[in-house]
Amino acid sequence: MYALIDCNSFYASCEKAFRPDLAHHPVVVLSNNDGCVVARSPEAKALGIRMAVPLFQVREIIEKHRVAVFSSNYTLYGDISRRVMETLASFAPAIEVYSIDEAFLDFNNLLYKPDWHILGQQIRQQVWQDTGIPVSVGFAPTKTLAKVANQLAKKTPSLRHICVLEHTEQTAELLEDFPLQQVWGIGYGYCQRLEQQGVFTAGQLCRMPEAWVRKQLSVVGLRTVKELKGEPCLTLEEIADPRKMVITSLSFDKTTEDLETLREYVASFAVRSAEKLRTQGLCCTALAVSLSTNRFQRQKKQYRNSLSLALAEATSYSPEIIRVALKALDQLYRKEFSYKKACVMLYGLVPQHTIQQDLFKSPEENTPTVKKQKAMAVLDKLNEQLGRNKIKLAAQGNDDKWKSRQAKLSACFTTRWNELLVVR
DNA sequence: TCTGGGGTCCTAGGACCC
DNA sequence: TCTGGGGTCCTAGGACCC
Repeated sequence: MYALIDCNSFYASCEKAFRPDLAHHPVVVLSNNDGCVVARSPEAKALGIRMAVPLFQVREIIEKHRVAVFSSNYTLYGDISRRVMETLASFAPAIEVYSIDEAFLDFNNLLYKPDWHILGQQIRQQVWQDTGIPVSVGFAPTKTLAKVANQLAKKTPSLRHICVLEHTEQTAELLEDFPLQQVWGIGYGYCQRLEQQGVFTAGQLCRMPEAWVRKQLSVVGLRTVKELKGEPCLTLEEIADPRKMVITSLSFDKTTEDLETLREYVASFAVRSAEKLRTQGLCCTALAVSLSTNRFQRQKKQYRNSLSLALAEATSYSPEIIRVALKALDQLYRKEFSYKKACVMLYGLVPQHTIQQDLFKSPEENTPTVKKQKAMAVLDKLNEQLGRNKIKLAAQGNDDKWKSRQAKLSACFTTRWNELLVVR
């Protein structure tokens, strides 16, 4: 058996954990830049606030019902997540942390067979006691079915957040009514495609011939279907694969046609990506820059393009990454458009201690890599102590106009001494 | 007025190798 | 008339996830 444990309305629950006054109050959390709703407490869901809806579209509901609104506070959510995972790990021999608010537990090598319902209750209770976060638990013989069980646990009040799918016939029956789009691995695109061919539920999909499934949904989809039928195809991945890319992608406050302004944005995004790289001890060997207009202004001419460039030598040195990113930007730029968004992607990541040096440069031409790394270490340390972007590179420009909007940020209750919760 | 950000995997096609 | 067979690597695009 596998269990999938998923935190209920995770970001909203994190905010509530430190605001007892909001215990039964509707709460929503916004995306970066405060644009869309990305988490809703049960009370907010009940008001009809949909997932991913732009904030301005639900402004009326929010004001009428005095919904509490928060910017996303990833420092807080990351730390609470770590604590939840720590508690979960104590329940099983092996755990896969699947996302910030979800984990699979592997119960396949137990010497005894637990009562799954009781175990589920114990997990819920312990996480609640340790962190104040409510979770739902789904048990099943495959990971995909555990996901199904978890969904049922959340959506069926009588189950009280615990669902066990143990018996094949009972599972098959439940799948008959289970909507395709809620299946893990079947997204919007596949769903449309399958519906056109008369397949609407997970049960119907399971009855299609495997060759047909393979053709429609590729090998990944075939695996999903086999898992739905109870045949395990996915194993627990205890150790996360090394990261393959680092992205900084942000919309601007205002659209701009000005190349100089764009250069400051792109330089800033490059710096941010390089910082992420260094905190993970990595260097990149290639980067890509992309640029786009505002896709919501349909009446205006649209432009989207990206360009990738290889670096001569793996690096995490901000000035070098800026130099190449700006080179890409200059090639992408067309002066007749007004731009809303840019993205800097770093990829071809390698550990910083295995750098292959540039064959065509003499040692004197190159500032030794160690020196660059030391310079960046000093820069990072200063910014950590004094606040992000206190020390900048000139290419980033003078003001922080690129900084994401976070107007309603809560405190970092668990990671900063001066933001500890005060109890009177 | 306003509309998120950060990731992974698979496939097909082209270039190239022996 | 006839034109090999077996590979790898890279890229772009499309799907998915949270």
